Amino acid sequence: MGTTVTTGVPTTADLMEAVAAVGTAYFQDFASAAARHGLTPSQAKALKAVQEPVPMRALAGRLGCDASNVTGIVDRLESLELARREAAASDRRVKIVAITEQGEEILSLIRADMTRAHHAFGSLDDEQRIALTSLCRQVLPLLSGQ
Amino acid sequence: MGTTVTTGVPTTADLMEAVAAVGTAYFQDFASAAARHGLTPSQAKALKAVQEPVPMRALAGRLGCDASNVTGIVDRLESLELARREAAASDRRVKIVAITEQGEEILSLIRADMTRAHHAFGSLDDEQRIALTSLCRQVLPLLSGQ
DNA sequence: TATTGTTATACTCTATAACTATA
DNA sequence: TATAGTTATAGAGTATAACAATA
Repeated sequence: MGTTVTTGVPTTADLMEAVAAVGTAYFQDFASAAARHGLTPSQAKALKAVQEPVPMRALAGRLGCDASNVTGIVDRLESLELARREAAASDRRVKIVAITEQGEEILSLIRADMTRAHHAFGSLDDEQRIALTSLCRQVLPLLSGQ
Repeated sequence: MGTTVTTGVPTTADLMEAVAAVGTAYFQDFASAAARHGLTPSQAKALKAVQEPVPMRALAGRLGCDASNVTGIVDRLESLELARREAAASDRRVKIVAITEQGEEILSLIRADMTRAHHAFGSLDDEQRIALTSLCRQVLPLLSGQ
């Protein structure tokens, strides 16, 4: 236990462990890149989620957190001038969050700064890229609930 | 943008997006399962990390956070009787964190409760399992810094 | 002197509940 | 009455800096 040789076909538990390890390393790289640009992981994640304008409520859904949290996160992004709230035409209750040009720039820089991820995924050849994408496509709908 | 058809070979950016989506969905399933058993994601992650006894300092390394945070996290696990601090024989400064039997039980329940992950990864056939494991093995060392 | 774990502090994230302004 | 966003509150995670005990 802990030092599994895994000679045969991996069990479901083995796969979960492997994916968890890759996911953890990926998000640490993401968090580091975001921090280098003065953002917390949640702020960077929110910025990524408002590349297309999104109502506050829908943003909460995308971030998988309560709507009350989004107020503070967007407040901080707005004070950094990385996003802004706009009025919705159809319903005066809703506010739509949109990324600013500065926000798009920071987002590009963060993505470019994920050097480990670039190194890791850049190492895959065409066949491996196709295989990985196909596996993700099969697994994702089941993992995220259809 | 956003609705990419991806007919050809996926770019590195495509791969990063796919892996991020799978990682996010996986950790949401993990967080839900942990919450059903009264644990925060950090507490569950820490519990997973102390299956073999680990000094406080090393635990901080495994969790990727500052050593000062670990005090509080282990305090809470200890108050729930899921982990305990033990004295180290060699160095009287260090405290070693070990999981309790109750902790191991909760950990098993959490793993079993990750129903979406079981469903998703359980759907893969032998060939796909081997391919996914191999891709993770290639990518992980580059992603986590050798 | 250097290291281990802790404490103090400040900020962020998070959920719950209650509020307001619309619908 | 129902919904969108906010506020108030409380608990938890996080980093920084300073500290006691030990090496």
